[in-house]
Amino acid sequence: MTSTRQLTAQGIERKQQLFDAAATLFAEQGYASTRVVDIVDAAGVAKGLFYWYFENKEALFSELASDIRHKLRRTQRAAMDRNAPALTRVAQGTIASVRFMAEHASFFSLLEVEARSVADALRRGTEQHLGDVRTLVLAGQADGTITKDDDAELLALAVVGAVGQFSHFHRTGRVDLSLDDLANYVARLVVRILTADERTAVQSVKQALRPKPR
Amino acid sequence: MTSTRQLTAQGIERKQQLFDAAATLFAEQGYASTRVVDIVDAAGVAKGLFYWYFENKEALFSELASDIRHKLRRTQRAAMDRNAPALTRVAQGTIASVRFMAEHASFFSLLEVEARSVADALRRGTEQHLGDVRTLVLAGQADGTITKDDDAELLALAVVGAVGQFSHFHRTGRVDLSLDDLANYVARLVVRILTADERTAVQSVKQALRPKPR
DNA sequence: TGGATTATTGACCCACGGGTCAAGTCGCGG
DNA sequence: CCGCGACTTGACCCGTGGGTCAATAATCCA
Repeated sequence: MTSTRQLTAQGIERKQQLFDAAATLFAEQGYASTRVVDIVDAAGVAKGLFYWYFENKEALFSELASDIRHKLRRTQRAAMDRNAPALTRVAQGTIASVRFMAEHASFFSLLEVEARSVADALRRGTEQHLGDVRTLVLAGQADGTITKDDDAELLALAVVGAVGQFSHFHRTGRVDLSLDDLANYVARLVVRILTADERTAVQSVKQALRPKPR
Repeated sequence: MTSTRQLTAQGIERKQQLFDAAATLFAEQGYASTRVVDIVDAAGVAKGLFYWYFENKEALFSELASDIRHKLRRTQRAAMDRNAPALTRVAQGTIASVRFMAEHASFFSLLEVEARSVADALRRGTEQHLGDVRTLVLAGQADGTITKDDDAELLALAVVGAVGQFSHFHRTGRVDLSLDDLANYVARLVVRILTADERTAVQSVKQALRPKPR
């Protein structure tokens, strides 16, 4: 598929069908074990058509990954209230991330199972998340709510790592908390890691759980 | 290879050669992209011989994985001093794990890149680690050094997760601390997560870094 | 020393799955 | 109603790589 290709309304719809079919199949059986034939079969079209709409299997996956990435990012932003202190915002972002990953569990499971090039595509997501959190940590360190004992970079890694790990544990059934409990626990954990003193910690979690002011 | 096969001294040596060659190649280029031909070439023997010593490619990998798993376990045990309080022992185990994973980085990178069945083999390692830590956490909660605010299971997950994540970050170059600094940071992080109060925390890390009494 | 067992070889087999392509069909603007 | 570009088909191609096998060599041991 060349970048200059002009899609009609029908074309756009067909492409979306393939996209959706692929998403479902990848989620169900992983990237590697989903064959292009499976995708086109699911969409009820011939194999050749796949290559009309997508460069190849991997390109389709890339699109899928960046799609999810953007959705996650949007969710995170929406969850944070602009005026809250940094520590609270980290907690809010954490909760939103855990929820999102749990809701899209089937997608994120791919990440544990796939080939280098695919894994790379997914890694980019973490990179962005990491950047966001680092910024917040720096802000928190500036206003005194986050400990200055550790490097902001390391703290940010700890936060992103905690979110990732617990989402992973949840997916793989190693923790069977309700989604709410899971999200709250991780938020508390994160706050405990970041916190400068006990009082702000407790307060941040409470605040993150309150509906945000409009 | 049947389980009843009788190996001579020569056979044992040859098998080890293949084993070592495979370990190196897997580490260098990953499991999937290492072909059986590559392994036998590296060992300087014919392809058919591989199947004299191993059931198949995956069986070889299983052996490799369980080998490393046992080494890690031994290292962890050796690092913990039997008489120290639980919190200290967790810290000691953590430091040992981070070091071990960093030293065997090439092996542990496989884990990010591989197929389901392979990933499963690796997962078993975590499972064991998790059990060990859980036991320690329970002990710590009993003697008051570890917080009772959270479930032991969850705390154990957090510890194992932290070790795993930071080893991962280190491997992928997202954190460029020296091995010592990395291990210490993770130990501190873990203690901060587990700790019941500030005083014991500081003390535990200090103690974990002291050479252990014989 | 000879028969049994282990060790070794490399050509061969074949399933698998991604990607190609020549030959259409469809629908719309002129 | 013509023609062009978007759309669709499915048979075919082919590299890849795991696994087999029959033949041969090397060792062991009685």
